[in-house]
Amino acid sequence: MTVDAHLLRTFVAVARLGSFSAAAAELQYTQAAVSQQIAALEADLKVQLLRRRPVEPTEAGTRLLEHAVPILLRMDAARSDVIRMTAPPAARLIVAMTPLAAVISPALATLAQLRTRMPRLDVTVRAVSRAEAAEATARGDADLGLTDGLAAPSDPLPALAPLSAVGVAEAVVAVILPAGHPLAPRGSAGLQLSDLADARWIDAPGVAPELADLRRAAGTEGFRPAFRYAGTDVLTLLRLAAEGHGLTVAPFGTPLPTNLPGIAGVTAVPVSAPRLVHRVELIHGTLPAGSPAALFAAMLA
Amino acid sequence: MTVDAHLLRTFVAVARLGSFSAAAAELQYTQAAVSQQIAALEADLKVQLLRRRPVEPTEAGTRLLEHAVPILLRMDAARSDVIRMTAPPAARLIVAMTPLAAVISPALATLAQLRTRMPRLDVTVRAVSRAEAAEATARGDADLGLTDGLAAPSDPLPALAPLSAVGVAEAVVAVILPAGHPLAPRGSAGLQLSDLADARWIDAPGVAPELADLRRAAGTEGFRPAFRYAGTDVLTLLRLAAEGHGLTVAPFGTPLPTNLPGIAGVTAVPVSAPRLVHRVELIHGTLPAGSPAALFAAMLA
DNA sequence: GGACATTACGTGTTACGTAAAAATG
DNA sequence: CATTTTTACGTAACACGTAATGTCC
Repeated sequence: MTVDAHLLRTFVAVARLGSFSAAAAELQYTQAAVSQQIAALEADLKVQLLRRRPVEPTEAGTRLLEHAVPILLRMDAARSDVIRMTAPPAARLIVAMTPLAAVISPALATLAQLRTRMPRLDVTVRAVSRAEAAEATARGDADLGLTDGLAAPSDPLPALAPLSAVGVAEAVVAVILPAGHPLAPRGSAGLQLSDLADARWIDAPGVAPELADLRRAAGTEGFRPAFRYAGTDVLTLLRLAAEGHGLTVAPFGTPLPTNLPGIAGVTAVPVSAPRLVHRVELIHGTLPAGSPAALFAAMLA
Repeated sequence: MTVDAHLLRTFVAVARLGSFSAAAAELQYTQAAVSQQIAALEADLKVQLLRRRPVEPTEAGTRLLEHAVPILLRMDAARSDVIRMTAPPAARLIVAMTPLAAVISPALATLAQLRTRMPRLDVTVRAVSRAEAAEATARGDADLGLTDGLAAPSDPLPALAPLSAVGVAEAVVAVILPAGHPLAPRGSAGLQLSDLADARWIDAPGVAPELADLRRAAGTEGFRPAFRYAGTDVLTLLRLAAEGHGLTVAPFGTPLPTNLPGIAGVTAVPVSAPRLVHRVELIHGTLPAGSPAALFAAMLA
């Protein structure tokens, strides 16, 4: 009655990478093995899960993905959770942070306070993409995750199944505009999010909020990417915006290093989007009482 | 990196049954196989999960159980969810109901309405224990589940990972007292839940709300079971209460068949327990639009 | 034709059952 | 001493790799 978790994992990899061979490389299998695994899964469920060439999930496959991802996340969480019980209490803290979360949340300042209270604590901050944060925390590669993203103000925090999420900061959404951009003058005059749907956007899943969230909030098909930045560097993203490659959003209040070459003149203009805020969330599994991670979480909340 | 779901399933069975051999019988394995599976799991996680003789989970095992149960539930849900996508739209409705939910919720009346609107619909109501309801719904053995239980009034509905839960009825908690019970006269005079902590209680996990919930709400160690009823029959439970075997709770408003022999004289006295209500919840997975299940859920909400 | 997925086939691992031993209450 | 779990061992299934075949841009 159980679906083999192993098969689920390769299915997720294939779906994510859009390729059997790429998934095989990532998972250290041969293509043939991956092909057989997918075939086995499809045979087990008696449904086609992937369309080939191009490789993309069918409707049933999409549905399965919605289950598989949280299941695998939770399996990782279960393992690290149980194993951690035997491990000696760590005098170590690893925080996985999304770049914007690091910039705009009080986390780094709080971390400094923590270090004065626990001077010998071994602290590591790992920069991760939004997608990696939950995974790293679930796997136990990080004790805590700190992510940023767009959400409806009234949205409950996302139920990351095994993980808890607590909001630590919220900000108005702002658009980053290059110097002299025609929209810049409207400034605080209440720029509407929907006005920007047809602009050229930068898709930067590693750093910026998801364009899909903008679409959802605006209820349009706009916000189409004209440029894709695959990195995780805030300065690079700002530079791209400054050079006019496209628009991007950031939490209003993000400090802009306008004294840097190529970034000068960039402005962040708050956007009127009643159904949208930028929120920073702290995610974590079970925090051993008295652990540095628990202390840090308490200080941040 | 994944723990074998197969091993998880037998681990859960062993923990639940408190026996390797019993689990083997249930899962159609030999004892030896179960022993090896548990050994494999413990070796994989490098932690002892079960103490033997008597067989009970260690601390790490308990932690693993907290993950394993939802994981397996979700795996079942994933399978039935995906498979259902290929199946033809069912002209069939299976509802898994907890006994008290059937008695006090408007569900059966609503079901009657539904049948007048869809006369040819094949309807089945399955009586289940509280524990079975979610499982049956997740597996797809039932289209909908209807459970009752105690909750804090402000409690969010429990996040059953893959399943949605929506409250359909709430009632004050009442104690069932036999005729002439000394507490009966206090009647509406505001009986306190905490007054009853030291009484003798009937533990009837198949029918009555969990005593553990009472303990949690009262913040005491009381509400200790003096009698255990393993069945799922409301009348039997009432009879036991009437005969003075112990106390039990029920939602205030539960119709009492006081004209039946052995039950006459029983009264339900509302209990003042500010942090506690009896709530009936409808649980379901993805409901295909237009399906009988979706229609029923809409009528009930 | 080239990149990519599928099928065929051989092999090593593993996961089970049978049976015997150990352990515990 | 009886019950229950563990260990030993043989076998059968299976999951993977290699290699050949098929298929789509």
